[in-house]
Amino acid sequence: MGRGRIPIRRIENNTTRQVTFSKRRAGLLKKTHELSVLCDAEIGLIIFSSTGKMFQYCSEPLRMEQLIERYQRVTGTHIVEHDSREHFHNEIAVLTQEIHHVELNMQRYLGEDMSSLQFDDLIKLEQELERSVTKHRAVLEYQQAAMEAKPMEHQQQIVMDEFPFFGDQSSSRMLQLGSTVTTVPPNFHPYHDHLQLAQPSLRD
Amino acid sequence: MGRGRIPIRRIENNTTRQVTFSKRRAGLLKKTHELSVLCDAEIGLIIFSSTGKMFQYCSEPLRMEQLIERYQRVTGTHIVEHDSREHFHNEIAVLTQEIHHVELNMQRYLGEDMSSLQFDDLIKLEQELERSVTKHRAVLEYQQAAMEAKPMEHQQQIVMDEFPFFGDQSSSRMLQLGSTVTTVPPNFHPYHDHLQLAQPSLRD
DNA sequence: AACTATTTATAAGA
DNA sequence: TTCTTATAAATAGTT
Repeated sequence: MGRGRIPIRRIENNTTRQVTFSKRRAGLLKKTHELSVLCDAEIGLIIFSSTGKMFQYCSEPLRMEQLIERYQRVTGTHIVEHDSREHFHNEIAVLTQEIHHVELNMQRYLGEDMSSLQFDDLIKLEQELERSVTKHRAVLEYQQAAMEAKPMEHQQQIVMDEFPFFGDQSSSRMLQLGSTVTTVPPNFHPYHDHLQLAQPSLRD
Repeated sequence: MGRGRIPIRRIENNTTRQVTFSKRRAGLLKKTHELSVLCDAEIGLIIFSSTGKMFQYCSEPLRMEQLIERYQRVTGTHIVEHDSREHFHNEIAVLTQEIHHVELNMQRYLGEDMSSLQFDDLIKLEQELERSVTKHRAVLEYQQAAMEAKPMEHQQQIVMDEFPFFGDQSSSRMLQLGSTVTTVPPNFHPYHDHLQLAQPSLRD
């Protein structure tokens, strides 16, 4: 969409990434609103930019908190207090396994047909592996921060440019988690991790 | 986008609405994923169709629960237990005021220049007013249900068609809230209600 | 912030 | 539902 397609991977150029973020964020919020209105759906959207700014949309008539409540009821999850030890330990277990998975893939990657790889490819591979590790470290740090943090102070600004439903809330003291996260090659990504498996159903 | 533009208001034809929902939902999920990857953003998206089906997307490396936690920390809100009396009473107050607002608008609507309205317009107006009331009643019922409900049983099905990140969770026993909700004329909508004002900041 | 050349998304129809 | 296609929108690269 635009003068030439771009691959769906992290935009490396900082300026370009920011500009794209602004444009696409606006587009996404608009489309979210349109879907909710056209099709009578309840939709909640939460966006954290890599700099920690937050944007959100929530369809009428519910408010975000209510939508989240509903989400929790459906999935059976409870967003427990920030300092839930159990949650934290669970996460460590999951991540440890993921890291192990990445390491296995790394070996496989490095082991087979190294001769056919160009030097540039090797550099890229190296960077990707590093990012993968950084990613997991980031999650752990995030978890830790979440455990320790008290609700942070945050500012608020209202942005009502093109579209009447845009809420913009920024927090200058957010963890800058996102900036260390990026994509890795397909075989490094355990895609199934994206499926948010629900808890076993409960009888009422 | 397509053969002719359509106004952004609830699609009345049931079949058309469903088809549009499927198509636009797919598009929205795709765009959400693209934004998160391209711009290194953390994004959570929760969709409830009017029939109660749930769809969600959450960007890596966090999971939806973590994103919600972060959201709560930034906004200072706590999604308290389902049975929070305080939350419930607050909501009633807000809604009571909204209903009052709607009634005022109704009077204004009916009072001015009735003669110029076509019969069809009157019918439509009537329906819109009815929906507005239904909407608010729905929220109250939803709140009440939320207070009383235990986590419901729910099924799960995995949908991985065009796009690898689609999670589809359905609950056949969801409240069918959405089907009673729809758009009302611009002057009936207190747009500012969409701005999710954050709590006053807390010092740490 | 604007401006377009292009790519995408999608409404309608099959 | 799925596919097709004419059109409307979104947006990447530029200014």
